[in-house]
Parts: sequence; C-alpha cells; structure tokens
Amino acid sequence: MKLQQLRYIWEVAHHDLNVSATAQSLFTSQPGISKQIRLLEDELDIEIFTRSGKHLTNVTPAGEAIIKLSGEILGQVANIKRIAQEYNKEERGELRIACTAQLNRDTLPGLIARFSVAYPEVVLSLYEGTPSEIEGWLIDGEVDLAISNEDIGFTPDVVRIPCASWQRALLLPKGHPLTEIEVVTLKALSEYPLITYSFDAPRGSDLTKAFKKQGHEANIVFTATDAQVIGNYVEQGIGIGIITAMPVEVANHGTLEVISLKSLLPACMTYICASKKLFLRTYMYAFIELTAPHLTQGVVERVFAKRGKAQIENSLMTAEINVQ
Amino acid sequence: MKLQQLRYIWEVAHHDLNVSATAQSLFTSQPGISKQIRLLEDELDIEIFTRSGKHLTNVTPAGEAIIKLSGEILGQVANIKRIAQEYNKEERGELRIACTAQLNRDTLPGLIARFSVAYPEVVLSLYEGTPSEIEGWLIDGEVDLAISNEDIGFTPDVVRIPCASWQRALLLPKGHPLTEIEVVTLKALSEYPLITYSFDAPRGSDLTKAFKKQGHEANIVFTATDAQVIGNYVEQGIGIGIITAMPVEVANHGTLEVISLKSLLPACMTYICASKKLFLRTYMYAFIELTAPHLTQGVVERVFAKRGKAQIENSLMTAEINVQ
DNA sequence: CCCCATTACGTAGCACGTAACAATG
DNA sequence: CATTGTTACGTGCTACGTAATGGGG
Repeated sequence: MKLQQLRYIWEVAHHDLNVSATAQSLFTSQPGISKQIRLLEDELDIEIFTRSGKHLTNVTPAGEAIIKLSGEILGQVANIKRIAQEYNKEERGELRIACTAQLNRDTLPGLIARFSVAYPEVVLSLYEGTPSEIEGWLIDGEVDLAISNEDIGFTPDVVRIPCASWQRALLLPKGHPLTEIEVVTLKALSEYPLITYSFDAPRGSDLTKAFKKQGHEANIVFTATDAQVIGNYVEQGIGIGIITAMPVEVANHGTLEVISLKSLLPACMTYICASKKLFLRTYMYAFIELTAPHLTQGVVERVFAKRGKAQIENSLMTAEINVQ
Repeated sequence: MKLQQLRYIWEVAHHDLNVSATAQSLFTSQPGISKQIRLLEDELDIEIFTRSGKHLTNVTPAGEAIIKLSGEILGQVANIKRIAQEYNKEERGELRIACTAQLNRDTLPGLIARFSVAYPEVVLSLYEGTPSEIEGWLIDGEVDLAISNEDIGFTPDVVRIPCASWQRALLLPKGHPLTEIEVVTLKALSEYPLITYSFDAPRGSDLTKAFKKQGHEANIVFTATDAQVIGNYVEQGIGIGIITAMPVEVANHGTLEVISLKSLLPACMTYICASKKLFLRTYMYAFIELTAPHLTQGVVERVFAKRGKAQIENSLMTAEINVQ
C-alpha cells in the first residue's frame, strides 16, 4: 500500500469517478492512475470501484470506507508537512479559505489585505460557496479555514468559533410607509416583498426561521450576494431590504433609509471554522485573530484541545465581542 | 514522503532510538532504515532525531509531533487492511489482546478457548502487562483489545466498556479470629497483614483507595498474580487474602475459608477497552460479546459512535450485568 | 575494543509515461 | 465516433541489501 495509491482513489472518487480528469488535475498520466488503483485492489483483494466495461460506475461499500480513511490519512500527511514547515520557521505556506459570498464582498477583502501584508510569503486561495459547500470542503480538507455567517459546522470534526455578530437592518426607500411606524414588527415586514442575501444553509436561514417562529412567512422575492446590490434593487422598488449592519456603507445614501432591526431579529453571527484535525500554523492563528481580536492563539488552542462542541460554544460565547 | 518512512521513524522511536534493533525487528537492513529516515528529514527539511556523532540521542520537538501523527497514519492504514479483509469475508485475521495477570489466569483461558473454536483462522496474540502498560499499548495500536480489572482507559481516544463486576472476598485460614466476628470491618482488616493481587494502576488500586477513604491503611505485605497463589500463601500464614469471587475455585478447600466482602468493599469492575479509532472486525465484536453477553455488536457499535467518555459510561452502566 | 550509524555501491523492482487497444454511449 | 479505461512496453529512478568506513563510549 502506497500513499499515492490512497491519493489516487481519493481523487478519483472526488472527480466523479473520471480517471482521465483526475489524471489531468494531478498532472500525471491516466494509465498510471488506473494501474495503481488496480494494484491496490489486488493487494487488498477487494474491489474499490465497480466497473461496467471500461467505465467506473460506482464505489463499493468497502471502497467507501477505505476512501474515507484515505482522506484522513492524506490530511494527516499534510499536517506532517505543516509541522515540518512550522518548526522550520518557514514564513512560506498556504492558506485556503472558504467563505460565503456576502463575507467575500463586505468583510474579507480588508482582512486579507491586512493578512498578506503580515505574511507576504503565504499563498492565499479563496473559495466562495454556499454554507453547505463550505462545510463539505472543510470535511474533505480542501480548505483550511472557513468563514460563514449562516449556520455551519454541525459535523463533529469541525470546530466552530463565533467571531463576530452583526445586527440586521432594514433598507427602505425614503418615504416608505414603514418609515412612519414607530416600532416595526415582523408582521409588518411580512406584508412587504423582501430582498436579502442569497443563502443555502444546511439547516435553513435563521432569518426565515425567525419569521416562522412568530407564525409569519418571510416573502423573499429576490436575493443578492451583497448589501450594495440589495440597495440597488430596493431603490428600484422591487422590495424592501434586510441587510446586516456591516461597517461597509451602502452607497445609495440619498434615496435610501436604514432602520435597525436589533430588537426584532436575532443578531447574525459570523463563525470561523476549521477541521478539528488540522494542524494550525502560526499564520493561521494570525488570520483567525484578524477576524476577532479576542481570538488569540492561546484561546483558539484551548478550543481545539477540547472535545465536544457544547463546551466550545459555552467557553466562547462569553468571550465573544459584539461588533456593531 | 512514503509510508515506510513514517513506519521507520515510528519504529525507531519505539525501539529506544536503536536503528539496528529496529532493523532486526522489521527484518530489514539497518542502512536501509537509516537512509530512509535521512531522506524523509531531507524532504521535510527538518531534523526528526538529534544525533551525537553516530548515535541517535533524542527526538526533536518537531519529530515528536510527526512521530505521533505517523502512528495515527499507520493505525489507519491497518484499518484499511481490516476493512478490506472484513468486506472480503475473510475468516482469517489477527487479534491482539492485552490483559492483566490476574485475568490472564482466571478468566481469559476460557474465553480464548471458546473464541478459537468459533474463529480458528484468527491468529491470537496475548500480552500480559500492568494497567499502565496496557493503556500504552492501546494508544500505540500495539494491541487491538484490552481487558483490565483495574482502572484504565482515561485517555480520550480509548473506549472503555464495563463488561463484568466481581465482588471481593476474604480468604482466611480456618479458625482465624476474623471468622468468629459477625461483621467484618475495614478497621478489623487493617490490623492484619494482607495478601492480594499485584497491581500498578495509573491512578492507584481501588482497594487501597477504599481503605484510605475510611481513614485506614491497607497493610499489604505480599501480592501475587492469581487467587491460587494467594491461597497458598494464606495457608502458609503470611497473611489473610483479599481476592475477587471469580468463578474459578481456589483448590485449598480443606484449610481455607471464604467470606464475602460484598458490603464492605466496592465491586471490582472488569473493563474491555479499545482505541476509538480501531475498525472492529466481526470476530472482534464476537470476542467482546464473549466477555459479556449483553455487549452485542449493535451495543458496542453505538458506544463507539458516541464521542465523550461520560456518555459511554452512562449508557453502559445501566446495561451492565452483575456477574457474581 | 565493541557497538552503532553512515557512506558507497550494485541490483532488482517498480512507478510512470507513451502508444496501441477495447468497450461504452 | 468521441470518450474513457485497460494492456503492452520501455526507461529511469529508487528502495534495499552487502560491504566498507568512521565516531562514541
């Protein structure tokens, strides 16, 4: 059994069982992969993939389990490399970050700018996806850190640390009826078409959940990835916007009005997540600390040392800083 | 990076940094290992071992971390092989069991006899050691299952399942003063020299703890590995014996008397343990079930699926059967 | 002076690439 | 017929073993 063989079966399984495509992405030849997989199957005396003629059609149950373990092994091999680099005081390294579209526009650019000044030799890769996709990438070890503002990190092997919370706000055209009301209610909001962020959280957006909880239905007619776009459509009269009160300003000052929904909707939490098995390099701790100043290396190390997610949440909710 | 290189550094670290001895135990040449370690160190650009002249003298901090990860990787590789054999419906396999001396004499022979009738093709290895040693073997993956009657399994990655509890009993020469007393107390026991099992539990024997709890001191003058030997020395008048009321009979019927200590000392619990990361083959489940009939594959699977030791203890203490 | 790790060197094996082949849709 | 996996084959690398070398205790 060779590490490459494990890598090959893992990669093929993650390339829709297409060996040719896998070979291309690994910059090697297709027969090489084919042969190594065959050799591994011979050695283990088991079929990992089912074949129909000249096509890989499926993964056997045994293959399923073996590919999963292979993924963990490859992750630990990557950790060994990280450890070596870290003790070697290498400034170089790699940092793969996943985030949602919203954060990608509003929050990350600033973070990344500051990070890459401090660590110019770290190669940054940024992946944008839905919370579900992000969670999958974390589990598969395809990204190192993830930042999300919807619920994420329910898998036991993913550590989730709350790093900031944002109040929501209502974005209205000037003179809209709701600007006249003293106290805006969910019931009132449910009577207007809403524009908010695109989401695809594995357990549903907490916005829709908040409406449901009071027996109303959020009538979301349009979603966009960032506040600016939402503002534009509010201006067009498509609906009223619900955004997070992020530090970035919406440019449409003249024609729009912002009303805080602090008492009406739950705060929107931003989480930073990583696989519990990841060996964290110094620059990774540094990046986490950039997202929230109280998340020092010591704090994060303690979170990772703990088992059981409940403990983690408790220990951090108290330390959490509420950024408005 | 090759799997063999990881194996080599792990084995060398577990052979007192003696490369020659490691080579012998792996049936390979010493220069081969030496070279591969060097190659790995070159590739990672880091020292794993410190050398003074021609001797390996120490493990570097980085080496420490890398060797630990290597151990986990090798364990998962072993799991892949187990998975392959299992799905291949192989009857063959390997089962390495660790146990304490006491269980090795009194309990295991019967278990193993029954097991090897059911699974004649499984190669059994039995390792006898102190609870501390046993725990180390489990963590290092040098044994698959462990059975211990002292406290063990405090490491987070070790699953501990109670499988039987035994009452303790007093072994006295006929006509001994204690046979006249209606109710034996710890205070009374503390006034006689005691003979009991050898132990080396990581947190101390629960026998001595029981005495301490009531402010007395157990005056243990002699320890032996099994009840038979203890009986012989009780017969010699060296002291009075404290044994577990195991199903095996002490042969010295004529000259000795047995008094139950059920109400005086806590029951002695026997645990079966395994690394949480171990892939359990069918015959391993079968062996566990032999130790306690209520530990069916389904029950054990559920225990392994859970995280956090607290949950495990709770779920099982209730299901536990009290064998007298 | 013994033990031990490293260096030197030769060989057998194997991973990988190119090219031809076969099967699927 | 285009795409994809397998077989065939040649080559260059490398893991491993034997033998020789050198450093410590």
